[in-house]
Amino acid sequence: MLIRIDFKSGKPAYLQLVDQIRYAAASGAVRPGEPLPSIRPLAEELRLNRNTVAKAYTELESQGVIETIAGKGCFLKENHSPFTKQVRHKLLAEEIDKAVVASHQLQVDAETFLALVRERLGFFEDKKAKAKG
Amino acid sequence: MLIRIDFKSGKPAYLQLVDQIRYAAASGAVRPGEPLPSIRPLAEELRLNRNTVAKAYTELESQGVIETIAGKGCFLKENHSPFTKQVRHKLLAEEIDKAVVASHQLQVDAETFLALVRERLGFFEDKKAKAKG
DNA sequence: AATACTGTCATACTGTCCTATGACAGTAAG
DNA sequence: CTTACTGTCATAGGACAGTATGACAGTATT
Repeated sequence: MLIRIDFKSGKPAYLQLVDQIRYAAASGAVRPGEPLPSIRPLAEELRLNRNTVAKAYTELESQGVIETIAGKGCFLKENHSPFTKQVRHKLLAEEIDKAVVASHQLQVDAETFLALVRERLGFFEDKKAKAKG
Repeated sequence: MLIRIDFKSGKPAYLQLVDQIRYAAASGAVRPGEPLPSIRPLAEELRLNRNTVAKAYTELESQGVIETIAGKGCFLKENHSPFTKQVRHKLLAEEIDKAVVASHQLQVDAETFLALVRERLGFFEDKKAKAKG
């Protein structure tokens, strides 16, 4: 799992970490049950404070992405969203709407948009398959 | 154009405004060249400070969504993104990736995801068509 | 038990965000 | 020119976000 923090991006370091770990989980770079880098070494590697990394992990735990066991470490959780299918679809639709609104402003027509979505889906599927093999 | 500010959402009022106006633009509720509600009346209606609304408008102008003429008002801009097609696609891909990552955590498979995307695209197209007619 | 790891919490400092007030400037109509 | 509307800017205060330090607690190995 390769992580890069961009200090001049303006985006908080701990949120960059959260995003990148979610991304890693979605692309199979980390698999359920596997341990994540422990807080102190990761903080040192990224030149972050321990508590900045800890904050990212806390956030990930509250999102249900990881499980943390004091004294042992943090582990990627099995993917079990606590929501009903209906709620999950609603949450996802909101995320999709953001992209649709963006496509309007970026003058990308519906067909091209759909093609792009397929491409990105394929990209992630590919990564997952490679991580597995 | 119906706007609702949720004061307990935690999300800053001015950003809620930005999102909703972008949404309105994408769904055809406001059309290029049309004036937006002027700052003071809108602020009063939404129980916001004038400058909170002004900040939203400033943000929208910097995003290229609206054009503001001091003394006259704010108007929805014709949609001309300043970026090359390649850059626009890259920006959009980033937005799409967020949704793809979300779909992974929400346990929505690729096929269902695509169906949802089509549905949301259709929803916006529909609104645009109705606003036109 | 001692050591060396793990994560956790309380606290504090710093900077930025968000919002609000008041004064200002451009435009249009009477 | 006056009035009444537009948006703009400077400023300020309160809250919160982001990060940092030090002390603490659980787990595993020796």
